[in-house]
Amino acid sequence: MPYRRTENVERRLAARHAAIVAAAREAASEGGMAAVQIAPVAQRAGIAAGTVYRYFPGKTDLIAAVLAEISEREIGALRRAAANAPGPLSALACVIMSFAARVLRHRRLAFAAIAEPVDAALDPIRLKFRKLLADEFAMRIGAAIASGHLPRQDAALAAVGVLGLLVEGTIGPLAPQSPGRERELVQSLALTALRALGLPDPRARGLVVQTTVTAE
Amino acid sequence: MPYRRTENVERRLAARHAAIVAAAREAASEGGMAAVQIAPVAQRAGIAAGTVYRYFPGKTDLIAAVLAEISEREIGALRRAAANAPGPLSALACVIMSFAARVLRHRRLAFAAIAEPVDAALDPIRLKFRKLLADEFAMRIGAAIASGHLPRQDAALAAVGVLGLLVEGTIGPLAPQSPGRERELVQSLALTALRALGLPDPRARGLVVQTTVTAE
DNA sequence: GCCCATTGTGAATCGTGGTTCAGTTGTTGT
DNA sequence: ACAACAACTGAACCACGATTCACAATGGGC
Repeated sequence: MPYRRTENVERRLAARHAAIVAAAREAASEGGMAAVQIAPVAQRAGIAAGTVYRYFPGKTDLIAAVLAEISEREIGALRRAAANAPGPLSALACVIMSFAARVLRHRRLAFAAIAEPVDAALDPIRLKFRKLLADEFAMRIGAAIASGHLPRQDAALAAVGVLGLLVEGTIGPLAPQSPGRERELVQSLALTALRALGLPDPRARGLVVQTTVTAE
Repeated sequence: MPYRRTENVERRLAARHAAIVAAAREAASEGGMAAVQIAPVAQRAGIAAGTVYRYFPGKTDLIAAVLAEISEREIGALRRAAANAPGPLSALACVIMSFAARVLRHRRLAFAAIAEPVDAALDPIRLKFRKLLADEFAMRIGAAIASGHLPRQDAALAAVGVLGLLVEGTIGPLAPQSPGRERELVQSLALTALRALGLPDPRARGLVVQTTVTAE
């Protein structure tokens, strides 16, 4: 029995795995999904190109790992943001505003993860991420409807629409590029999103102002 | 002077040019932008691959031509839809609803033209199209604000958000796929969009119902 | 130190699809 | 009919980037 995976080796392997994923994520943050190429990622991770294939069957799986990581972190963040809200409507506002704020803080990466075009083989993976996000929104919207804070409507469809509104308004190609004005942008978009869900203008405005601090 | 471009030739050249663009558009309608490849497009147009380059310097220019054609047709349709509306708010509703309805009628092509990932070289071209659409929305929103039908707000940003809402709700990956339910979907999305702009729920509902026929 | 399984290497391979170009075909004017 | 030129052809070329693989290096057990 001349070889055994020592704990030491195990650790090194895990570290490399993580390093590769991190390198890929960084590449995506800097140059979008198109910049996630095997050779550059490998170099950034300090290994040879071939080595990547010791850790991932193919590029698709690598990107899937990156998306899974992002997905977990972001969904978690949204849940935590909603957790300390006093009620369903407030929780919804928190989710909307922290989503917008977080996307704005990592524009390129968010664009890569959510919207940027990729190989068709990756569509199912990205779909999963989008679905998780939409479901999170839909759940909060459903709760607000159930508690009578919003008019009856198809929560799933509304969630998809709000997602589109926020994404387009933050990282879409026509989104305003105004460094320093992020807070206003988030407030504007949140106001619009809440109104879209049927909240009357004055109530929505109040909720946005009141939520601003919590969501940051 | 042994050769001159006869009217006959001129016509044939123009016809071929159009045939190539049409072939490219059809390819996009069927298989998305990825299906717009020189060889297949040429075959569909009944010519050799090399001939395409007698008409377009490169693939980018071909796609630009396709987008320009779509752009002109769609913007024109939106303007006509708004033209016979009785007032600014009604015109806005018309634009919103016919945009949604038209996108739904040509999902794949619309997706290819608006949202599908493409080579970075095409980004400016697509951006132009999106900007035209957003400007059309922004103009109508601005008019409705000016006439006091909508609360004061950044019309350009609102337009971008509404565009995102409608696109995501119609051809986004999570959009409901329900053949035969298009009318309900358009109404739902229009209601949501109008509310997003600050129109109170009851008024928005009335406007949507009243606009449904006009927009079709 | 020595053997062996595992891991790492990176140049070569492969597939894809846009682009080129030498040769062929078609059209015009005399 | 023929010269002169434009348009068409499609096989060959090329760039790009993922993937492979024969070989080298490393770590573990004895």
